[in-house]
Amino acid sequence: MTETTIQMTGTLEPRDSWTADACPMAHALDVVRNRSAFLVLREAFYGATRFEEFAARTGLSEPVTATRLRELTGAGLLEREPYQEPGQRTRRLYRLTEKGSDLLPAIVALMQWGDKWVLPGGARVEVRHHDCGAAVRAELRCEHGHAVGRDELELARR
Amino acid sequence: MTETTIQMTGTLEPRDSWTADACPMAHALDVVRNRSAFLVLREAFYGATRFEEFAARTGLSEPVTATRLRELTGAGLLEREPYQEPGQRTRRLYRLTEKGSDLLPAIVALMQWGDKWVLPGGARVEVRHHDCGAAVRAELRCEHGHAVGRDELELARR
DNA sequence: CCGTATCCACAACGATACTG
DNA sequence: CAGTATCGTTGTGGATACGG
Repeated sequence: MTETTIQMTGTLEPRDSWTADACPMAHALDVVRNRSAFLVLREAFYGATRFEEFAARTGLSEPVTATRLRELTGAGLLEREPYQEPGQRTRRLYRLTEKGSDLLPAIVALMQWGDKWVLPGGARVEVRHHDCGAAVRAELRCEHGHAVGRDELELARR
Repeated sequence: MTETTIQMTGTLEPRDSWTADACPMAHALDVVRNRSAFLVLREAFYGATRFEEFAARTGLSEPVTATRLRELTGAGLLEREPYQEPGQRTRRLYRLTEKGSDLLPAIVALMQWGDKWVLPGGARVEVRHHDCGAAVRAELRCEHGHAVGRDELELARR
């Protein structure tokens, strides 16, 4: 098993390139390909479960909402669960799977980037730790517990 | 200043919805709208600086590469810097700005999600802490230093 | 209430050819 | 080497109307 290690500040030789099918981020973007998929997932994180909730809160049209829900369900990020309240007809609700909720760090990271760099008036959303109320951030940290800055990264492929 | 607090597990009333222009994540996705923009940024993180490097390593066509570089430069995520080696003609290179490199947590989060959920053979990319060699992960952590799990989140808008 | 079917407009992207 | 111009194909998404 060969392994190449590259410092972030360095440059790569062409032979170090990877094609699209070897890049995990490209694969992630193949599943959550478009803006509307992110919006649907955002609302799932916020607790939306029913079709109309997704359509209304994302601002997407119903056809687009239906397509994204179908795709995300097919990709295993959402699951469709039939449930029945006594005396009511059957309903279906969409819930995040573990695969779907595992995207939360990416979504929070995008949110905080938008807060910082795009929205003029500062943060319009806050994510807080339920236990202590402190603000939550997506950050890079190594397994030894060190916070990792941009200049302290090393990239390795194998 | 009104503020609503929602537990992740709960549901939102329709009036709690925000429109697209109030969502920081949607704004982030307006800037990094498409897959190719992420790929270009990925290569910038990996150290690419020249036009041909971006085109070759992302696998994008030259016109698309040129468009993305122009857009990302215009949005302030990359900066174009002319430089001149003695005796050579002027070249231009693209470098990440702070705004651009601030997207690193989101990119690493997408990479590790792809590693875990999409790629069959396990991780094909590793990000490590240069100081200690330990693997780096994008994770949610509150300002008191607690690691924050999926069920310990509270969302607040104001 | 929960979607689907159809249609249309525009954005994204690759291929090819060409310029400073 | 570093792009631009043009073209054709596919993807994305809204509008409208309709069905279970």
